[in-house]
Amino acid sequence: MNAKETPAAPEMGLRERKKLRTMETIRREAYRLFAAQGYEATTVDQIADAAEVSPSTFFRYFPTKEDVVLDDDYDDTLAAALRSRPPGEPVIESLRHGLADSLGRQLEADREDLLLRTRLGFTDPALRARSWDEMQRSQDVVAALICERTGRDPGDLDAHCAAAALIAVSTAVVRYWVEHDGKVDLVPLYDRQFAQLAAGLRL
Amino acid sequence: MNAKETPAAPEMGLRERKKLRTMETIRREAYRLFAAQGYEATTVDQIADAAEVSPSTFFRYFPTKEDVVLDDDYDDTLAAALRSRPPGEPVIESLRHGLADSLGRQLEADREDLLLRTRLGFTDPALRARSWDEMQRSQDVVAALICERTGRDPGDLDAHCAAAALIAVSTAVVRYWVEHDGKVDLVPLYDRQFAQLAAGLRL
DNA sequence: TCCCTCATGGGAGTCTACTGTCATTATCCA
DNA sequence: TGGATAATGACAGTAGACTCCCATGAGGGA
Repeated sequence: MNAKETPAAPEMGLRERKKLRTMETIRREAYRLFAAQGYEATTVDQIADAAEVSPSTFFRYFPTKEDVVLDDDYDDTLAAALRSRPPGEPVIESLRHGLADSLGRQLEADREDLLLRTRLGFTDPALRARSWDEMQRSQDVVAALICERTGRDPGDLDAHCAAAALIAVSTAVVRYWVEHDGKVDLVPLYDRQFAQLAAGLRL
Repeated sequence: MNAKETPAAPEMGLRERKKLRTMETIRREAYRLFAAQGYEATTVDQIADAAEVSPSTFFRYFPTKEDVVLDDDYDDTLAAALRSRPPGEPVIESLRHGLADSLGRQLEADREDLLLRTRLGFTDPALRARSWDEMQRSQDVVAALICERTGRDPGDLDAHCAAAALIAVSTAVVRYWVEHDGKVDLVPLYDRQFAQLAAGLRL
C-alpha cells in the first residue's frame, strides 16, 4: 500500500510541485486502469496516455510498472505502532491496537483508495506476489516483537507461528472487508477474531 | 507443488511413453535452472536447450512458463485427506493428520524434489504469487470443511479466520523446515505448533 | 534579460514470452 | 509394408516491458 504523498509543501518551486503532481497523476490513472481492466491487461503506454505523459516519462518516475503499486513502508508503520504499546501488554493486544490505529488512520484519510488498492492486491494475480511479501514482512515484524518481549532468539518457531496466525487472521478479516465492499466495520471484526484466536479456535 | 507423474504404465505405446519422458525432462531441467539462476532469469529457450527440445515443443507441453511449476491438485489431495477423517473429530486434529499424511507420502517419495520446489516457492519473487494462490485455496478447502462440519454458511468469517490461522501456521512450519534444509522432522513440529494454537497463543 | 539546468517527448532498439504455419520425421495400425 | 496420424523443429512474427540518446522547451538564478 502506498503512503500518501506529502502534498506539496509550499516552500518548493514550481518545478518540484509539477513533478509531484505528475507522479500523483500517473499513479492515480494507473490505479484507475488497473481497477477497470486488471494489472496485466493495462500497458504502460495506456497509463502514460491517460496521465498525458510519454512512456519515457513514466519510466523516469517508476523504474518498473510494478513500482507504481508498491509501498515500502507499511511494515515500518506497523512496527512503529507496535513499539508505541506498553511492553508488558500481551502481543495479541498490542497487535489489535496497532492494526486498529494504523488502519483506522488510513481509513479516514483514503477509504476508497485503500479499498481499491487492497482489492487489487487480493484479486490481481500479478499483484498477489506483492501482497504476499507485505504479509511476510508484517509477520516478521510481529515475530520480532514477540521474540524481543519474551526473550526468544529471532528464529524461534513458536514466535513465527504465532505471528503467522495473527497476520493470517487479520488478512482474512481484511479480505472479508474487501469482499463486502468495505461496508462492514473493520475494528469489531478484528476484536472478535483475535478473541477467538486467544480462546484457541475450538471448532 | 507438482504431483508425481504416473511413471509409464506398461500398457501405453511408445508414443505416449516418449511424451511423458519429454515432459518430465523439461520439468526437471526447468527446476534445475530455476534453482541455479532463479525463475525470472531463466528463459524458455534455455529450458528448451537443456531439455533438448525446441522452444515450440516447450510450449506444446506447457502453455506458459509458469505452468511448469504449477500443481493443480494439491488442494484436491488435501481435501481428500480431510474427508477421510471422522466427521466428529475437531478440525484441528483432522488437519494435523491430513497434512501429516499427504506431506509424509510426498516426503518419502521425493524428498529432495519437494524441498527444492518448496524453497523456490518461498524464495523466488515471481513464484510467490503461485504459493499464495495455493495457500488461499488450501485455506478455502479448510474453511469449507469447517463450515460443513459445524453447519455455518460458506462465507462465515469465523471459519475463514480459523482456516487462515491453521494454514498460516502450517506454512510457517514448512518455511522453517525449508530454512533448515529439511533437516528437522516436520511432523513433531506440526504437532507442537497446532497444540500451541489450540491453547490460544498465550504470548 | 541571459544562460544553465533539468524535465520531457520522440524514436530507435533490445529482450523475452508467446502464436501460427508448414515441412519433416517418427509412431501406429490395418 | 504402406498410408494415416501425431510429434517435432524451423521460422517468421507480435506484443509489451524496458533502455539509450538526443533535441526541445520550460523553470530558476544572476
